[in-house]
Amino acid sequence: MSPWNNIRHPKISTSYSPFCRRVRDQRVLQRGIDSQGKLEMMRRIQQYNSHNLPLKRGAWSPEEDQKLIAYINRHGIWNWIEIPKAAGLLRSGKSCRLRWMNYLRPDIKRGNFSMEEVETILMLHQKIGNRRCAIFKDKALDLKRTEIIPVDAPAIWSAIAAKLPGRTDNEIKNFWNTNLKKNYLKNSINIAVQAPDNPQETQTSKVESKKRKLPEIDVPLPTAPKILKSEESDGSPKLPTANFSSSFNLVNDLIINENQTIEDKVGLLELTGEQCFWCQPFSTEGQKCKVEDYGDTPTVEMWVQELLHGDACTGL
DNA sequence: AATAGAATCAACCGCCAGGGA
DNA sequence: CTCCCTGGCGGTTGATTCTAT
Repeated sequence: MSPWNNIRHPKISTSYSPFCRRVRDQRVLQRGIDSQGKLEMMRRIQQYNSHNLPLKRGAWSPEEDQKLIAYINRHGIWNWIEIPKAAGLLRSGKSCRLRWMNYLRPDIKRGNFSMEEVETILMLHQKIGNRRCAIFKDKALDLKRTEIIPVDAPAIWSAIAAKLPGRTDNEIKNFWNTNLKKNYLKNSINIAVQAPDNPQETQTSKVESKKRKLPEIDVPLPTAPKILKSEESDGSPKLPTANFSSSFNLVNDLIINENQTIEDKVGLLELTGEQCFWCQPFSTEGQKCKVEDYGDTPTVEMWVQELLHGDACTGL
C-alpha cells in the first residue's frame, strides 16, 4: 500500500483549554446548534469537499503535485478553497496551500543550512523567543489571549523565514526543534547546574551529545522530500557539508558560553571577515538580550512588564 | 540479519486576525 | 456592528528512515 493511500481519520479533539471552550460554546450558542452538531460540522468540513466527496489526506503523490503546480502556473493563486476543486484535487484548500507554500513553490531553497542561516535563526529566536507560545503553555492562566498578546507580536517562524529567503517557516521550525533546540536546552541546563568557565563542560556536552545521538558535527540535515528526490537530486547521496559542520560547531559555541551574548559571539566572527547576519540592516541598538534575561520560559510578569514599559528586545 | 529505539519532517490540527458582506 | 470565510500561524503527530545493538 503506497503511503498516499494511507488515509488517516481526523481526530475530533474534545480537550479544549478553558478559553477555547468559552469561545466555542459562545459561538455554538450564537449559531443555535449544540456542541455535537458543531463537532459534526467541523468533521464534515475536514473530511468532505463541497460535492460531499471524501477529502484525501496524508502524503501527496507526484500526480497530485503535478496537478497543483500546473494549475497554479496557469491560473495563479486566487482562492485556496476553490483551487483544489478547479485543479481536480480531492484535497482541502488548507492542504493545498501548505503543500505549495512549504514544498512546491519554485523559490524554495533545499539543502543544508549555512552558517549565516544558523546565526540568523539563533539570533532571531533569542530576540523573539517563544514568548508568544510560552504564555499559552501556562496552564495556570485562564486569560483571554487577545488581552495579553499584542497585535504586532511577531510571528516567530515566519519572521525568521522572512530573513532567510527560500526557507519556509515549517522547515526552520523543524530544524530548530530537531537540531538546535536540544542543544539550546541542554546547554541551558548545563549553565544552570555547572559553574561557569568549567573547562570540562564543553567536553562533557560533546560526549553526551554522542551518547544521546545528538547532532554534534555530522548532523543529519533536512533533505529533499522523498517524493521529489528522484526527480530533483542528482542521485548522489547528500552528506553533511564541511560548511555546515563548522556551522554546527558555531551553534554549540554560541550557546555554550553563558558569559557572552550571541551578539558578542557573532561580533567575534565578524573579525574573521565572514559575511554575517549583523552586516545586514537590522537594528540591534540596545538589544543586548541574554538568555538569562528571560530564562528558558519567560514568565507572564516579564511579558506584561515588557508590554507596559517597553523592552529593547522587542524591536523587529 | 533482525530488532528496537531515536531522529526526521511532511502534514495535520486548532486557533486567531482581518476583510468583506 | 455582527457574522462568516479565508489565510496564516505555532504546536503536534505519526509514518518513514536511520542507527545502534
